[in-house]
Amino acid sequence: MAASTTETKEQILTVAERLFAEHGFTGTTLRNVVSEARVNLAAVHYHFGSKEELFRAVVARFARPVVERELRLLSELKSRSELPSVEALLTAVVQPSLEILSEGEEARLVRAKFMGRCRTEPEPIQSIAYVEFAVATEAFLDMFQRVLPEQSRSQLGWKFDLVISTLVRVLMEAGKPYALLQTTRPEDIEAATQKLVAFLSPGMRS
Amino acid sequence: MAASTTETKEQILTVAERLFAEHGFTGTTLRNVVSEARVNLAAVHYHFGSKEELFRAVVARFARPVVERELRLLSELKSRSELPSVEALLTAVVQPSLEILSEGEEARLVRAKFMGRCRTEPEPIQSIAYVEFAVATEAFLDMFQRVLPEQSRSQLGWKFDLVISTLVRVLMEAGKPYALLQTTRPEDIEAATQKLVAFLSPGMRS
DNA sequence: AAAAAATTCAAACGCTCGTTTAATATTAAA
DNA sequence: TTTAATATTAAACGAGCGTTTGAATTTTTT
Repeated sequence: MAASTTETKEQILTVAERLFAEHGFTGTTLRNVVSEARVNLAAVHYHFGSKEELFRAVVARFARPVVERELRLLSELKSRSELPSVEALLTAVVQPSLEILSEGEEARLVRAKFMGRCRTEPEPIQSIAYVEFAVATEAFLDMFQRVLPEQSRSQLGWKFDLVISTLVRVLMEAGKPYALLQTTRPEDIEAATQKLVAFLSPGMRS
Repeated sequence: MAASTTETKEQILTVAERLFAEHGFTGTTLRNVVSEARVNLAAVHYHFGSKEELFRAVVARFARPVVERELRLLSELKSRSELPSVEALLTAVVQPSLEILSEGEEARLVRAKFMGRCRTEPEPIQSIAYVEFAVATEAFLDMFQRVLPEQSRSQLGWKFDLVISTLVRVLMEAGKPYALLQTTRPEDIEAATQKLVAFLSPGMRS
């Protein structure tokens, strides 16, 4: 192979993640991507096949570790003898996404924004990310049903959807003035997680 | 004039509102708009000047009545002797937006979705709607500061931002299965308003 | 009814898009 | 070291984009 194929692919993925996050799917052009990534235009189709497949690859790269961590936290809660509190369950929902802000070195805010952007893209792009998170979403909803058995499934459905939408908003606004999350320091992320859980918990119970 | 200029302009605005709502700004083409509106391509530039100005016009048409109603409800609350409850204040925030779903005849869900889409567009498009709502946003924040004086301005800032993001999500999901708002019947809108306020109120106080 | 203004229209402009091609260069296997 | 597989490259493809033009048409004013 020429010049470690991984390098070119990762370069494209990283630049694409940033541009998709800032300008959305239709607002991002492959020529912008390859220009900033310093690779040839045809490299995108060689490595990924199409613009949409590139988007899929970006989603998969960041979503899988998050979903994995979500499911791990959830199974920890399940393994205990007593049912978790609403607070503990909500923490398992929001913590993995917020903690990606403390990983890696530079593209942390960009990654958060991309995750938020996925949820606000017009169809059929939005579905690409939805599918990646679907398993975790269902698992969390099942657990909420057990923790709050007096509420109907449809009620928990829209409430959980609103929880995710606030999480997404926090991710998209991260770093801006007046945002809940100002820096990517671990202690600030921990504090923001607690504040967000405190903001949402009574609503889930209501 | 030929064929009542108002008719052509309104036709363009209505179709553009739907396509912008469904496909976003960059995902909507003027050729799609004029094709569905059954008007000539050049009519858009004759009446509006550019694609971005068309978007501005769509925003202005739906936002102004909403902002007007928001400010009216707010000044009603101000005119009373005692300070309003968090619930009353939140109702003034969400009710005007939700009630546009009961006006007009057909494009109600579309209008709700467009309002949601405005908030999720990449810059610089998002700012267009932000500016329209800025006055109301500031006025509400000032009132929250009076109602909840023990909370800092920055705290109220991100909380109010999350309130709006849930409202926007409710609008975008309206009509879908499991959504908070299933129909556009006035009694359902009233019920959804109360549920949303109940969901958000304790979080605002927390 | 004539003149002026406002609106519609078909056609084209220059440009950028995602994608494809086929030749070239690099690396790995034999 | 030859052969085969992998990767990069420059160039082009057709299609679609927002925008502009100038003539034709309709409406309003005189």
